[in-house]
Amino acid sequence: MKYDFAAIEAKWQDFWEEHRTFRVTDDAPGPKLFILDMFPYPSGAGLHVGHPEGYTATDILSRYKRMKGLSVLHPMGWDAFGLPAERYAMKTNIHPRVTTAQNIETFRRQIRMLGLSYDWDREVNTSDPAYYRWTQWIFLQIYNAWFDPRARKARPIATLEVELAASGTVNLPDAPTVSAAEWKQWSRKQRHDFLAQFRLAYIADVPVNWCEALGTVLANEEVAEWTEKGFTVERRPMKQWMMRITAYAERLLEDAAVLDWPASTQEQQRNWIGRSEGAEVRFRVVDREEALTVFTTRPDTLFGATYMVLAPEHPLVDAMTSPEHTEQVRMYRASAARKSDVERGAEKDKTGVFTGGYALNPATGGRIPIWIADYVLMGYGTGAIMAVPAHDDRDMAFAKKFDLPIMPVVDGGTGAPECFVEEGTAVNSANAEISLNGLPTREAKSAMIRWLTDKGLGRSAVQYKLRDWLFSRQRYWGEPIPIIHLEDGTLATVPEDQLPLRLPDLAKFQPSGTTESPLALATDWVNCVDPVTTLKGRRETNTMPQWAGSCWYYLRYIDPKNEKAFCDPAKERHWMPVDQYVGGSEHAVLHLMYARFWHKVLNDLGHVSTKEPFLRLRHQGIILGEDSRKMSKSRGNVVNPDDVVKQYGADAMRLFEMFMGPLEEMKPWSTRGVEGVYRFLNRVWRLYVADDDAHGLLVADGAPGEAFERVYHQTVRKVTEDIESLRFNTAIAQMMIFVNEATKLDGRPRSIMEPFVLLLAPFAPHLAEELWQRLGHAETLAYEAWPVYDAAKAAEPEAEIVLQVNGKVRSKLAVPADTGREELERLATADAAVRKYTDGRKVVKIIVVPNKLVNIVVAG
RNA sequence: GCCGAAGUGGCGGAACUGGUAGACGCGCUGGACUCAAAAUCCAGUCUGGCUUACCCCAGGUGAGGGUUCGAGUCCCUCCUUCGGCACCA
Repeated sequence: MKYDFAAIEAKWQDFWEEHRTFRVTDDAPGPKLFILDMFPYPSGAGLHVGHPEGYTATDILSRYKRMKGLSVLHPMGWDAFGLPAERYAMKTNIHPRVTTAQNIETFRRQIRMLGLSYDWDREVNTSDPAYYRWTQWIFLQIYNAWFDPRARKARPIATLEVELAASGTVNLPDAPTVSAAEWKQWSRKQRHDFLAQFRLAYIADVPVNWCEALGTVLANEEVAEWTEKGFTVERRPMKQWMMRITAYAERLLEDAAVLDWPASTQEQQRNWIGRSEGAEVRFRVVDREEALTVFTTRPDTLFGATYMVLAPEHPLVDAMTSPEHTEQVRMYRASAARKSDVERGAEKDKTGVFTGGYALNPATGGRIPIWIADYVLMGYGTGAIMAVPAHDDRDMAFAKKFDLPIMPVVDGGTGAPECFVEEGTAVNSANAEISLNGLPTREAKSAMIRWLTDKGLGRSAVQYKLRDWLFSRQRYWGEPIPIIHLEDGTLATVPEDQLPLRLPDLAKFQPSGTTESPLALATDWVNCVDPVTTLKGRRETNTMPQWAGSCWYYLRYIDPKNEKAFCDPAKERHWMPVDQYVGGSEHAVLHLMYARFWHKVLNDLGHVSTKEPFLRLRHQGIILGEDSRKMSKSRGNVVNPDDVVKQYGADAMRLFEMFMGPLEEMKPWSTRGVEGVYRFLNRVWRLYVADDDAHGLLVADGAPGEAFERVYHQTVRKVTEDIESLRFNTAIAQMMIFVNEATKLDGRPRSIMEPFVLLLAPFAPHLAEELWQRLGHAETLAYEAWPVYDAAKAAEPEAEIVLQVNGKVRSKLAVPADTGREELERLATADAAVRKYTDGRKVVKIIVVPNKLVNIVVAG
């Protein structure tokens, strides 16, 4: 009988579904293991060949671990809110819910077709009201929390209210001053407004990246993606929901260190957070009360600060500007405001104007001019810098263009490069009170910070590049933000027992025409009354970004049907953290950063038990087209999984994707390669099943030969070790070696051929189940014990010893394994081929590596 | 420009803590089976040389140095590719 993959695969997919083979209960025996895939956005295009790569990897691991006796949580779901469905709805007026449901149907069918062992009882869908109810609930937890800098963690906002009533802001660092007495006298609105500045979710009037064509704002992180696609993004100030992720900068950085994540991903997260140490320095301004505070990483160069620059948006620009410069400052600010951050960054040529104001360099006492320029960004540090042109490239470029003074204060010891930005020795840096001269940069920094601190002119400081997360989107197809804007200007939350706040149905999905989302057009939905205050109000019309649903989906898998909580605490403690997470490296920053942030807030508030959600992370590499270029419709090199499965079967598809090369590497598709593994599966089939039905099974009872037994034990060892370290390509190579050996044999002993099926099962589960059944087993092999190897039987009895003379191979020798050093040396020196090179020469040294080689070093 | 990862046959890729470079697969060549083809099976396949005894010799893991008895593996310099960041003071 021939290998009929189509019939076999359909049969076992039905079997697994019918028997719910891969369902895992919370009290399942064995240690828990949580193996997670990044869930897909169900696009209209269906699954592409990149998806099965990661999914097969986790599937192999899951199947293997089940056979090792672990209880494996391995779920799948849908990241189902998103812009493509909404854009499609704009064109067709078909509700995104409808297209999303269809797309999910396709994805589910395709994933099922690959024989992936998910527990479908745990499927989640982020656009399902029963799911987004809890996304909204988590939003409210975040909204109703503040970051207590003393505890370095989030606490309920109520704790802040208690503290304010008791002691005002006396004990709160960096907070506007309010006494307990004042607080108690304040109105509801005053208290509301004051608390708003502490909440982890807050509304701010910020310059956003507005995309007219999409009718929405984009997060800074998303701008590049859309501009690459040809959309234009402009800056405009808008009221937006923000999340205070910056409060977690330090913890996101610290806690990452213990994670087993790819180095490049760790690095990207570190860069994104962008921590830098330095100092804040206050500069007095000539003839004015206000002072300017700057952040610098090089306080040691303060003596070299010859001018200052403010960001055009800096609030003190007007105060610094003298009457005769007002017009040029106004014009410069106007032109800067029109430019997007991207445009600003693209222009390398420095622009700026003088304000007419002067500050005093606190170290030299000298008058230095104050400029504004858009190379200084309002969003970083204090939005103002001290410019040290001698030791900063940007300041140097600016100083040269506008003919500003340059004062070297660091000696690099290597002549006099135009602009020396590295560390060196301080020079020209002394006043009546302090001298840095002669100090290396590191010491000069701390000496300067000490002096500034003593004089009350500055302090050491840490800055982060990380910005707060722009959370709202002007879209329909996302989670409604459960907030009501009341007529008195305060915000109310939708009560928890009224969640989910459902999306209203709309007839059309076009942008509202204003900067509001299409939800603004649903007037019945928008206008409401707050049940608590009975004030009239308008619902928030912005929705959440697509990241929201994926920030916590792993938690919902643990308890997907719970209507009382987002996840039962006991179940959470049992299953968390995720032991292995696999997904694309395109999520190295955004998804993984946002999810970690939410997780930490939930952890602080006592809702989850671990500091970090994902312990071990791997990325699957991108699969290129057969021409080694990125797959794209326009190049016509896209491979459709449906076609591959139809022609070669799911097992061949899975096996090929794993055999192509290391999981994390980028690699090209190869139809020939698929045929290769397909041939391998046929060879496996024919090892067990005769072409002609009359002969039945080809396995026989009886003891295996020693050599075959050895290959088998070596195969068990290699496959086991390779699965553990996710090196599937070499595991498959070893199984091919085994099959090549088995093919040569006349009689194939059942005692070996049977457990080999189990080794193959994680990789080619349909074929393995079929063979297992034909071998006489009534049950699925999914929970059969994983084969163990015998190290003694796997060991080679003979070792081939390489005989070298001066490092060159001159002969080889077969000896019993573990032959002693003396014996090896004796055999080597006596070897005829070796003696051709050693006779008549002086032996300097003999290196013996047991079971490996003997190297004879001769003089001359 | 800065940071990170990586460069191995005609191709995808193996090679544990420094110890026979090229496992396994693809492709190719030859053979068996067949009227023939497909499928399958067997053998060969880094390059050059010499013999034609697949015996031996020389070279070979992006380039050039170095450490070592011995380097794909460790160190230095450079080149290339991919990924990320890009006026972050």
